[in-house]
Amino acid sequence: MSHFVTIIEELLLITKNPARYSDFFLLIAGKLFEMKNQQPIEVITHDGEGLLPGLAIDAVIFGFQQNQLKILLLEHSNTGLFALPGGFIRNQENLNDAARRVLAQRTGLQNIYLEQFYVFGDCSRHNAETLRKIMIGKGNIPTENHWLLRRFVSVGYYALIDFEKVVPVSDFLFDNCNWYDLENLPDLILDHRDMVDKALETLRANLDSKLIGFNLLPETFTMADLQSLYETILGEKLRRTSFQRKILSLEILERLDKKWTGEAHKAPYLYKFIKDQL
Amino acid sequence: MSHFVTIIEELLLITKNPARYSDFFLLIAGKLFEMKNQQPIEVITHDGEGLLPGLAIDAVIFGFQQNQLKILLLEHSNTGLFALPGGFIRNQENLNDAARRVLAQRTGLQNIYLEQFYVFGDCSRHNAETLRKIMIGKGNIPTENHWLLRRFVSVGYYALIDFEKVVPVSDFLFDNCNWYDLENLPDLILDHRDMVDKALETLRANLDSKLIGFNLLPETFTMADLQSLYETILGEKLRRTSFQRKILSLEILERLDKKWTGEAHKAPYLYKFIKDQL
DNA sequence: CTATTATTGTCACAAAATGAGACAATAATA
DNA sequence: TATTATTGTCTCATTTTGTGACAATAATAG
Repeated sequence: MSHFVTIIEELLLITKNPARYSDFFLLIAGKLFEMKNQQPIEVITHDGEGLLPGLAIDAVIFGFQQNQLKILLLEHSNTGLFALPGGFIRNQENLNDAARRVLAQRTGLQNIYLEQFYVFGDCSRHNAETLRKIMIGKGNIPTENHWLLRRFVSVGYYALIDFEKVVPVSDFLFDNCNWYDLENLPDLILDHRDMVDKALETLRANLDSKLIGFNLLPETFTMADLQSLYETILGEKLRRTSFQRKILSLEILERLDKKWTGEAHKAPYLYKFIKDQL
Repeated sequence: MSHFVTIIEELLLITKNPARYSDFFLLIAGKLFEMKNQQPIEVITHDGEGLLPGLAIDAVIFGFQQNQLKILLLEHSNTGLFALPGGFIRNQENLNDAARRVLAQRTGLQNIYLEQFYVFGDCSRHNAETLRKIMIGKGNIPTENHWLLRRFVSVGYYALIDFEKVVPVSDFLFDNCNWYDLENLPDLILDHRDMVDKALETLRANLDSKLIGFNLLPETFTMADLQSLYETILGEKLRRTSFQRKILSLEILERLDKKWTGEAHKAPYLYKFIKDQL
């Protein structure tokens, strides 16, 4: 029901302001998409109304599969341009909540490990032409002075996610959202490549002190899985026995049953992260 | 000369817009203050023109003296309200440059260790009443919808400074800028106390990994000075011999002549930080 | 059923880092 | 010259980490 109430409210507004016709169209399409997918989406209106001006959020969302770090990228429709998933902050919304909302929109997940890592605020990151291409790709011809073409300061967040649980959510304007190998990323718009690099740097620096690696693994995992994850993030080989001894000495893992893989060797124990111990 | 050019430009603008009379007065007063103190100051005009909207910078500026950490606080005139020194970002200015500018305005120093530590973006930090008091204290009666009374997201920076070199700069509206013991801070406005706590937490976490402590000491210092600094920041006693061995093994200090204090004991060596080694 | 293969859990010892104290070497003062 | 406080360095014990060895599997091949 609430969908229709919003639409009717919007309709009343539009009768007073013909410039918002295209917004209305987007709104209808978006609501239909929501109803079909039971997934809230965000419609960006032509004037940025209801959002904090000049401030954005970009998220580096890490996943781990087959000994490779991956991140979620958005391919903007009809442009071939790749970008980090991002969004804007609502007038009455906490900054960190906005980041969680963006994350939930793309991954469908909540209660995810998410942290600020840097604010990107150089003038040089401003590039109206790129934004114009993206908007045109979605069927909008932006006005000369459109709010999306102006300078933005962007707060960078990184998230750590269990790859298995995520089905990347593409949105109703047919932007594609998918995993890409960190080692083999396409060119990214603006300064998004710097964002990825800085996020990885922060992840590395925090890996030991904050014990956050577990967020990238499934509920249960073997010691070899965990070591492989650490090696991939840190970019160096670790010694098996030292690693095992160090991790176990932290007393943050609960040992479960053995894992029977069917392979021709001793079966490893499965472990589970004990959150209470933090 | 350029002062007068700016004033004349301003005068021309004002003839078209009487609402800016008070700005003009501020501008004149500010320019006179600048000429007297040879210190650039920032005049905040009534409409926030030329600044990024909704975004601010706040700086936790650390100093160290007599085995105490101190920070610079601003006492807003005629209010008794204490706040972190802060400022806004100009339309054509990099975020980090704006932070350096704020720092230079308060300390007169450049090339200072300065780093982002967190973005404060909760709605709850918005408190129009506090800002109104501050503005009234400066002789401005803000309009209901004044830009300074709206919600701000603030980027927190912390700076490490050689206490000896700083003469805090109070500004021409008679805000007082002074050092305060971290252990004995007055109540701060908004969420500025959270900012201080988070800055200290970040400083502690980065102390060993980034070797930044030296920025709080004079050019030359004894090993006891350095140990005392570390103990104060970390809030715990360290062992003299272990500390000395650890620091020297980093090979980032150059040993100079001894320091003759006139006290009745062996004179300690002076050391100097070798920046190249980083 | 036994030998083989790959991997795991654990132990043992070496090497390095750190904790803790001892002690001689000052630089003033009494 | 003896005394006092502090410093630079050394030694030894303790803890942590590096390194390899080895028995214990869990399949597979014969």
